[in-house]
Amino acid sequence: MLYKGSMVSELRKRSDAERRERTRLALMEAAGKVFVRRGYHATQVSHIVGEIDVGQGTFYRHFDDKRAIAGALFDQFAESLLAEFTPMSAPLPSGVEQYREASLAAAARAVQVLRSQRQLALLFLRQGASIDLDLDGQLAQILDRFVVLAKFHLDRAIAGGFARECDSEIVSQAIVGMALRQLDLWLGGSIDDRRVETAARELVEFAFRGFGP
Amino acid sequence: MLYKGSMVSELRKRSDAERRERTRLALMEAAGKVFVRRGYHATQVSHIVGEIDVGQGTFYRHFDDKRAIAGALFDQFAESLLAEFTPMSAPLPSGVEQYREASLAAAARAVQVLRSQRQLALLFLRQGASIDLDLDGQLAQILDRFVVLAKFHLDRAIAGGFARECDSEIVSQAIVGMALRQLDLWLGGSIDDRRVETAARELVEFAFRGFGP
Amino acid sequence: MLYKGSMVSELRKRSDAERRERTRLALMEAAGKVFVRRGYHATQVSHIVGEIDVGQGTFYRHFDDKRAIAGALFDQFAESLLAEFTPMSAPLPSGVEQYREASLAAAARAVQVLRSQRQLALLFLRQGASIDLDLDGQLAQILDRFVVLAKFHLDRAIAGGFARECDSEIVSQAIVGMALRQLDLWLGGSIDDRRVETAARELVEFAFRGFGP
Amino acid sequence: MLYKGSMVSELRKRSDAERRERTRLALMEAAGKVFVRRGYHATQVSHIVGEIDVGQGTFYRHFDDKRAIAGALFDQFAESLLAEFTPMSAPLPSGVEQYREASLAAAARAVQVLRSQRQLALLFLRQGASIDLDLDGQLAQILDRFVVLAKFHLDRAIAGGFARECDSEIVSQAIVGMALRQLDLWLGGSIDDRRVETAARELVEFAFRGFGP
DNA sequence: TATGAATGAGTTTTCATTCAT
DNA sequence: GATGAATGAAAACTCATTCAT
Repeated sequence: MLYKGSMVSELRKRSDAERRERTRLALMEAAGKVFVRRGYHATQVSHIVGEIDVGQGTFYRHFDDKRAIAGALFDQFAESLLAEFTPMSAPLPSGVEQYREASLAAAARAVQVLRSQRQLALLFLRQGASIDLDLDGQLAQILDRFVVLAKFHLDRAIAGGFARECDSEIVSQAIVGMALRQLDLWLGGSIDDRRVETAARELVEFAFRGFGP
Repeated sequence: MLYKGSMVSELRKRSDAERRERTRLALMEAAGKVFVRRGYHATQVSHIVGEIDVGQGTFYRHFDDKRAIAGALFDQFAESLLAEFTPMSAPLPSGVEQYREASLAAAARAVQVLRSQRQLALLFLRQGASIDLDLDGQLAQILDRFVVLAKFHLDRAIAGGFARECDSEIVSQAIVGMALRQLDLWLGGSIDDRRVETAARELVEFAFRGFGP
Repeated sequence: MLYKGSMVSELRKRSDAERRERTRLALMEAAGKVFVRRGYHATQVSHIVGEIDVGQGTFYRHFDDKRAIAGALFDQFAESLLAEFTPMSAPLPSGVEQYREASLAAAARAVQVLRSQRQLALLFLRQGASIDLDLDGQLAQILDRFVVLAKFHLDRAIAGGFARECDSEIVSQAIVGMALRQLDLWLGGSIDDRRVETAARELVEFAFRGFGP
Repeated sequence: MLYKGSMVSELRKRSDAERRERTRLALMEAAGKVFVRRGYHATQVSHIVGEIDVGQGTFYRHFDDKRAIAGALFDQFAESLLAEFTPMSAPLPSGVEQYREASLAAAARAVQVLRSQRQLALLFLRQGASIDLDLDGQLAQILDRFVVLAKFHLDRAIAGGFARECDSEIVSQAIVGMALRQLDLWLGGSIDDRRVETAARELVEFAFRGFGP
């Protein structure tokens, strides 16, 4: 076995692997686009491969079926989302103002993350529940994480005396609900992208004070 | 020139029409059940007709396809929902307390309506968007009606001085959002049916005061 | 048993039978229309009964199926056609001129008969062969009758010396062929109804002289 | 932005295209056979694919439905027919004898073409009109071409003085009619294949001289 | 007897998946 | 490994025919 030959084959192997990975990513991107455009259920494997002019067979070399590529997309989305929110903000706020600022900061961060994942976010927000019981459950879990996070902070605030006594579970769910609704409008295009930050501030304000006088 | 055979008794005509209507309603009821049980997309026409033991052909005499029966169900649902909320509460509240009470009353009413439509409500809340772009749009319109309703009242309250100045559009959307989230939990079974009223009260409280101290 | 009652029931019976016959005829007429309009194969029983606003079931009280009503129509058509042509013109022509006149007379008679059966004639001329092997055969038989008739006269003429020697079988077929083609154009609407007689004369002339000088 | 995976060899592409074309042709051939054997209307897609043992799906990858494959067959037939008759015989005949010979030559050519297309010819001659209003129209157009062709030559002959004055439109139609009738008998099996040429001669003779003495 | 709602066997049609090239 | 033609199981859909009213 010649040295040179071996090197070439080494190179070849790498480039093959890279090409393969590139195809996989291209398929996922295409799937995301098509899912958003036509809806998950109306999308056929042929639509996905047609989007990037790749053979039907190629799809099946990379994914088991349509459900699998949706799952892969979801995993990617969930990972990037949780990566951002798992490292809980180290110093807990101690005072209404600090809490308010922390909330705003969290919202800003969320907006940023979602902005870069628009397509996937929209896909799963709107259609996630209808894809699969399994995926529905995973989605619910993610939302639950946010509820838990909100509740954790809210309970702190109540304990610290800078939030009023309330059913923190329900209120946390409410907060997540209003955020989701806003998200839906934003990603769905009903809200101008530049007004998102303002809206976030308004929501935080509303959460802290309600609309009462 | 049309030939007209011997007249048929009015009686016969009526009984035929009634039978037809009964079958149609039975199909819709069956479809609702099956959609809820298996999900819209996993449901086949054969499942629906199997549910009430009518022929496959019967289905197609009444509806063009699966989409059509879902549309009919939605229309029925939307109608009963709007019927309840269109006759706007005659005397507008004039004061924070009255407003709060009116809100609670509205929530109670909504709960009542939805309780009797549990299945359909859940179906459309969870899967509506995934059925069809068209149905998705209709769904969005309904939600929008509630946003408009909320905003109408909120603007009144602000003008009357018993609600603080705020972006009433965003806040109204937020209110609808928190209601939807609660609904989802409730209809999905995460919340005990008997606690719904309490939750409603908590939400109203939250909307008026926020969680601030 | 009262005399009067019996008489009434007698009358009743007759009117029932008449009504029944009327319905049957109306169905046949309707079928003829729809067959011509949509083609035999594209016609559904529901189209036929829809044409005269009669119940589906009624159709089956009168005819076994779609094929049966087509058969009845054909029988009616064939009968009226043959009735006209079976009583062979008593005195055989004896001379070219007489023969020519007899041909013209026969053509005129055919035109008259067909004019009153336009619809059916068109139907069977165009679609007869495609309905059924059986009906195709019946149709072929009718045409054959005309060929035989033509050949009979032609052979006579040849024997009598006022037609040239020729393959009378082939020539007779040719005569029937040209007549059919003309018929198709006429009934199909390509030829003005008022020019049919002229065309008939032209054809007879052509048959006798050819187009040679 | 389209992603394009690794290029496929030209070779592969060609072999795929060839395979596809082969399948398409096989389907058309099978359809022709089955249509002739069972009749167009009695033929099901399953019969066609069964004839050559390909999957039902394969059919639908190549044709929209049964009507489409019949249309393709017709186009193919019409093309091969017109290809033979469009290049109008260069030197126009100038004299009765030449005209007669040209006619015989044309008939011989037609017989030759049709002999090699027997099945399709019979199919469309007998059932074409019943397939579809559209196909019926196309069929009529083809016949019209022949009428036009005949009329062109006849008009020439009249102008040249070697055909008598007559309504050339009607006579041309008649010529086509007699040819069609002969065709029907021939292809349908009523006439021995070997006698076709004789019959053609007889028809030409008849057209030139009629049966008059 | 007439009716038209219901029926379901029989076709068409789709599309995820396989597999020869 | 990539490809896209072929596949066929499974679903949708049709419509002649039955049958309760």
